[in-house]
Amino acid sequence: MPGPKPDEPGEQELLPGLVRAEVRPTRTVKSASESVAEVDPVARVLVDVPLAHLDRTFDYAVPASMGVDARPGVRVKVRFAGRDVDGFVLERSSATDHDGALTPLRRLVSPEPVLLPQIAALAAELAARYAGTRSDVLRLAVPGRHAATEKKDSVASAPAPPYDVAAAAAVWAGHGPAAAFLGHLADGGSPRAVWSAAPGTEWPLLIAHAVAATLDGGRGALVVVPDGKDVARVDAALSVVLGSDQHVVLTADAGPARRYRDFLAVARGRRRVVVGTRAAAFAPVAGLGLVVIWDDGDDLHAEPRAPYPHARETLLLRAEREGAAALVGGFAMSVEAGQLVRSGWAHLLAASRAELRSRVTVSVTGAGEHALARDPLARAARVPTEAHHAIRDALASGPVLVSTPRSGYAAALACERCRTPARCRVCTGPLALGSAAAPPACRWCGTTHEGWACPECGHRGLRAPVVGESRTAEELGRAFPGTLVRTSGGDRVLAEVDAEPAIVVATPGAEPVATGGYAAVVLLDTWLALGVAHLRVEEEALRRWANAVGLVRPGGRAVVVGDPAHPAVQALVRWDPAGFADREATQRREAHLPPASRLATITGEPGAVDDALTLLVAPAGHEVLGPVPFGDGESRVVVRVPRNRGPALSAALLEVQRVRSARKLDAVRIQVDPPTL
DNA sequence: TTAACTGGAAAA
DNA sequence: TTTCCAGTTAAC
Repeated sequence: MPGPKPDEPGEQELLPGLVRAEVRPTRTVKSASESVAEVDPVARVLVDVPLAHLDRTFDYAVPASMGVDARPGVRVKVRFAGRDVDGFVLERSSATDHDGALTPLRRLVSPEPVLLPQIAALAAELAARYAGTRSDVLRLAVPGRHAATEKKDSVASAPAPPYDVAAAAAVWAGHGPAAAFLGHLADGGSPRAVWSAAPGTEWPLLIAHAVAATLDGGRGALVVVPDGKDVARVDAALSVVLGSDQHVVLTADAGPARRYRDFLAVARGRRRVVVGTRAAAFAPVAGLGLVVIWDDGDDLHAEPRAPYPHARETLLLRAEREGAAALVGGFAMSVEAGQLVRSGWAHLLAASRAELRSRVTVSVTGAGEHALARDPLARAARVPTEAHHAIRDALASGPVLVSTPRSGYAAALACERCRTPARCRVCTGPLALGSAAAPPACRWCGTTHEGWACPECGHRGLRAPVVGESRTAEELGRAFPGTLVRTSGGDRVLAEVDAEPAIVVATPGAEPVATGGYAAVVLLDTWLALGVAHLRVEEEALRRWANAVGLVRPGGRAVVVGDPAHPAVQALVRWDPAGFADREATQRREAHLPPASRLATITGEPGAVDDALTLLVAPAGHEVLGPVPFGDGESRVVVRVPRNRGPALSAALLEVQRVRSARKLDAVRIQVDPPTL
């Protein structure tokens, strides 16, 4: 029978302290009579329960055995209303406000302080903003514990490599006052910028250099991008600029062990640069000096779990709270980003007209919408002559990207003749048909519109835009025999293609990056993206087109098949994302839509939504739209207030949640600033 | 999950 | 009035 390994007892004798430290946290308090800690015997604990009225700290006695390790930020188990729940110690204190005996902490889950003070404060601010609870936010912010990973020693911190000012200036050349922005970063300052990237920009590299400048100023950086494909690109760029020992990658699909390992490397201050998807916005970077969000208009940045925070809001709040610089970049510009510039909160970093002209030539082809309506056959020519020629010419020197709309758009109604989206006269919501016989009704406020007439052209007919099945790849294969045609979209997404001539057909968001950029980019059927039932139809359409055109090589060309009169198409041709964001902002203001107004939805059982509305003491000047039936048997209302009443609306909604959870009423889902309606 | 509380009914 | 029990509530 084999005895114990020979070196085991020896190790215990050599490192008694280490072994004890690992055993201690798992000890459970057996009796309530165990003596309490001498210093600060009270722990303020935030319990992990989803009830709004319990979103406050509860005081527990700290047993003497946990006196040292039960520091702020550690996970604990506590007895709460008869059962063991998880919680975080937020504070230690010498006294309590609670009259009555304090229950002792039941167990120290781990002595690792995983909830850093700045993140606890951020969670409170986000919970208030989004009418949710801190524990909901913390569930998004702090990854689950992985004990085995915790015991392993994390990576050692490495000194930052020297900052190459000249290289940074070179890659950022052409983007307006970027040199000043970088200089300010390197000096430890906190400049804030909205960055309108010129087509053909290798943006991950530019971000990596901004991060390098921040590190040079002695601070850390946090980069949030929409998806794993973009994470990989930024990861590669950071490795090129900083080496591989400065940053970590935080993504949801990394698995619990790796995720916790990389999170710990950040929480322990061993790594000061983070790149990841939306949850990475909560990474506890030590001495945060810069937050970066790329393509903030992408709906992947909106968290789908309560309280539905948006990565842009999270990062901008952090920039203010932690005194960090902010960089909001993209080929397109969201209305919110435009507001940051307009309000003076951020500067604009953009290429000059001359620089843009040297980057790409965008042309529009295809008959206008009115001509198409007169001659439906014109639509059959999905690839008009000019686009065909552009593809042929570009194939001589490199790959060509052909972007085609995804099928399966939710159809909203539009004017049959001019295709202006049909909107509600009362609240400007989208119109939809409940049944073929009924008149169209507003999806937001439920108003029916008998005898609708188009405000643009006076036509009385409505149509649901039909999405044709995409056989683009086959069509192009026949049109260009002998040319390699590749596709990317749906669940078969190509990350990149090489510089060899090929036609790459992709749906929006699935466009592969081409080595050196595409010789040409062709956008087909752009009118389809404009008929969607969506609060941000035009903004979203332009964002997708700009992202496709952004992949062009410097000096390349782009061809847009669509209506040259459409404002979004014009903004693309002129490459004027800032102007378009401004125009959208004006329209939203006139229509009382976000971000000019603050808007919240309440969704749930019709009865529950009704009495949530009764409980709501909304600020002066609020409007209630609906309720309207929503999804399977549920109903939804939209509450709208002027922008400056936003905090009051959030507070009122939070009070509704507190009262409802305290009275054990059916839960309703409250979403502040939903990205879509 | 459970101790503490509530209110109603039975016992005195 | 007291006691007992079932159901409800708060939660350290």
